[in-house]
Amino acid sequence: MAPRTAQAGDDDASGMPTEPTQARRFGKARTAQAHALLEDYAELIADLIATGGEARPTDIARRLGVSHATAIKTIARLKREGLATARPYRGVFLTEAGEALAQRMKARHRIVVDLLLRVGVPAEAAEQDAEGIEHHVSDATLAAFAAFLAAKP
Amino acid sequence: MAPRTAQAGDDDASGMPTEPTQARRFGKARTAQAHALLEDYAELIADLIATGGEARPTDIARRLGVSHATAIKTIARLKREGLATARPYRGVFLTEAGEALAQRMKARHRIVVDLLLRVGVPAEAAEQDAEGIEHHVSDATLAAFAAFLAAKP
DNA sequence: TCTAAAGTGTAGCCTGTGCTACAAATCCAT
DNA sequence: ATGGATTTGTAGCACAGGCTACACTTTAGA
Repeated sequence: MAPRTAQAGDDDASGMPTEPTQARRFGKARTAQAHALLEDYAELIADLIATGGEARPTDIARRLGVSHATAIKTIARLKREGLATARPYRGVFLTEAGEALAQRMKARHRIVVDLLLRVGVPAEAAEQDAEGIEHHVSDATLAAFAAFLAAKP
Repeated sequence: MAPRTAQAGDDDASGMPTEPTQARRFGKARTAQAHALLEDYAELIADLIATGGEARPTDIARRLGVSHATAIKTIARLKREGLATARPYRGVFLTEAGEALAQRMKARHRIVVDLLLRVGVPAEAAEQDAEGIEHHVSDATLAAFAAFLAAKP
């Protein structure tokens, strides 16, 4: 095994992460958070289209518990980011990128909920907490969750 | 002109939460997120004071990876919320409420990291993801995590 | 000591995400 | 077919949380 110098993830003797490491972690958490809302919208729009044939701003707003104005403003951001399209008064649609994001989030959500249930979290808390947790689960962590679930069925 | 198909609110049997339930979940996730930054600051300030005797805005900023101006602005918010006090050019201190919050977050962080490690998440990913996840772990979920860790040592 | 570097604080700007209020478009029932 | 209800869209506000730029205080070294 090659000797290793300090690198990402190293904590010092007191258990505290090194300064640049911690800064990077917080930065990534901020980035994850910045995308959380778009992920929620994409997933919800996909669900609405799948179950009802269309996704209307008012439906989206009701589901998310925000005003329709807020929903419309965020839909505009989805469009700017290339995740959705919308024709005035005719509903919202996902682009390929938006659809892919929605499917990723849907799978992620299910795995997170299943993992929480598996370790003994009550169902209601699992659903609630997964809503916030899923946006912070990296691919590595998701893979570990999936492996854990597969290993102990 | 597409005929109107299903109306809003027609939640089906396909496993989707009812509309008010989902709205409440999203709302709680938003609330949790709104407190996340204050929690991070409180925990970090407690760590800095514990290990270095004082918490300076510039140190806080470096640790979090933001500009010192941003840190100072957030410290002002901590003061408004009754979590911290500060004397100009003399560092930041936690109130009792702030100290209690910091200790809660510290314990929460450790349990989340341990849980992630226990289910097989790589150490680096566990530390990174815990930074975002910990703010969305409810008391019920935290208790379940602790029980899981205690049950299978 | 006294000046330069470092740290601290303030001001002003941007974006994101929420809101209410109002205007325009669409839908539906009479 | 048309008018009222609903939906959609727009405008404007607030606040959080980023930033840079600049001014002031403290600290430390020559």
